[in-house]
Amino acid sequence: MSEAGIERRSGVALWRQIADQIRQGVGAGLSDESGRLPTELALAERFGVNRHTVRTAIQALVQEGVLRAEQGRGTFIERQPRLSYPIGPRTRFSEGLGGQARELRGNLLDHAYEEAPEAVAEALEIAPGAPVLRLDTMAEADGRPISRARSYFDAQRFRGFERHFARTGSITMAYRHFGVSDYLRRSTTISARHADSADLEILKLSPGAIVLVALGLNVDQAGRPLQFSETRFSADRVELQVGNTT
Amino acid sequence: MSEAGIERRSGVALWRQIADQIRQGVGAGLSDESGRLPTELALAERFGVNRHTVRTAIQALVQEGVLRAEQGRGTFIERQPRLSYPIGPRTRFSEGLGGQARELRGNLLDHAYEEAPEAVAEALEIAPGAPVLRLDTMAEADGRPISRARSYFDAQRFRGFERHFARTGSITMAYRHFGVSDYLRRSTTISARHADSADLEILKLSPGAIVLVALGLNVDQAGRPLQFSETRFSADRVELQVGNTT
DNA sequence: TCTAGTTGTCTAGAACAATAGACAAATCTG
DNA sequence: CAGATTTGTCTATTGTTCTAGACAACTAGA
Repeated sequence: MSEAGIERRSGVALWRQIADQIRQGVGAGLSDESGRLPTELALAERFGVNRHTVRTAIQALVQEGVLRAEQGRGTFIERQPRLSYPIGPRTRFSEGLGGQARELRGNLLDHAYEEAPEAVAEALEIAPGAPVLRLDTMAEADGRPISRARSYFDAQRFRGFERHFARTGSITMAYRHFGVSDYLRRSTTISARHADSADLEILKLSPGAIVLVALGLNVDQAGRPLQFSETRFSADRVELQVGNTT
Repeated sequence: MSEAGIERRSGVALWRQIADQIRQGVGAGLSDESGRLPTELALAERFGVNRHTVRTAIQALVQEGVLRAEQGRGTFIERQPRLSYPIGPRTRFSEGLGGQARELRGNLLDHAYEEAPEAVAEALEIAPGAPVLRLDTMAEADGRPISRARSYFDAQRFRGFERHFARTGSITMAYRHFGVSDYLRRSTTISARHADSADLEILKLSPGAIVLVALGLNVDQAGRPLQFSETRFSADRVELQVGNTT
């Protein structure tokens, strides 16, 4: 389904196009079993560019942690398969990735009490401008940044939520302190875009990287909105799974 | 959550980054009610670049049909909001976009009877190497390419499927000829990546564009696998909707 | 009609990307 | 060890992108 097509004068540097293709090819059969990439010269011929251009692409991928170059030996793939993140009525971060990573951690980056922007107020079914708690978080699996999120809560109902989250690192746990023993994911809207500069910094991505953007609304058992959030996943590290697996 | 962040020396030309941001901003509140973009000079200051760089970006978007520039008046948005594509147990292309576009069409690009690749065989629960029908299709809404898909069917059960699809332009209709009156989407796996050259050509995208990739498995009422497919959506034109809207 | 504000066009130079060639340094094989 | 293969570093040149400034062409409002 893919092809080694390189466009000149397209506004995207050749080395970046090649880097993107190699990054993709790492999943498919670009390398042999040993995880060894073709030589720089072979890649240069294949893409129809100079060896130095290929080198620039490889250096960028080494920087990203996708490849590892060894002088005299060759260039090798640093295997790190995508985590599969399930999305459904019972979407929960910590349980979702269970078993796929050894260490999962949610970190609180920032929080503030603010007036609800229009879209937030509508989703939470409160008045525009009503006070909301904004929570900026990020999550790591085995030390690799996986996602960052901005969540909004009704401030009247959840004042002090951030302290409970910071202590436990879990949204589910923090809810308990407010009498919410269970909740459901009512809807999720998924799109994708290029990472912005904050994404690059927080998720440790390189320019041009892609993020999956999931807008989600959680509701309590009575169907009342609890939390409206935008989560950004590094598209290189995560895929989203809708429905059961099998 | 987004920011006017422009990365220099990133391998992506400034004009292209700016074009991407403007294309995105067209959905959000980059323009006032009248659909008029800020002036070239204002945009140049906002992004911290020269006016000519902004002009290059705008020209690319005019070419794409996203903007329209009028000398002496300003630059205006050619409104085309993202289509929202619902994903759930009853995912069907034609119904999913109902109401959001006037004209929907599915086109058959190519088909062939082949031996099942490993991943396909596993998904369809048939023997590796067993004969399968591969169907390459693309879909347009109001003349704009929306998605392309590669689907696999068990050749023993669905021989001749491609003729019924080509005639009706509908998977659902084609199933009827094989006694399948209803089917369910068992699972969908969503990821995102840069468009490859075939994507660029078929979906009429510009280099560096993003595609949402959905791997889906349809099953019949008895739970037997019917169809395994990979669909690629232009991320600029489509978002995926999981769960109900309200 | 005049003026202010906007997009369109041109020229020239600076910064960056890509090519080309040569050779060093490390690794593996025989 | 000798030779072949591969990645690493350096220099020089060419082509593309970005900046800078000036002015033309068009529009809208006073």
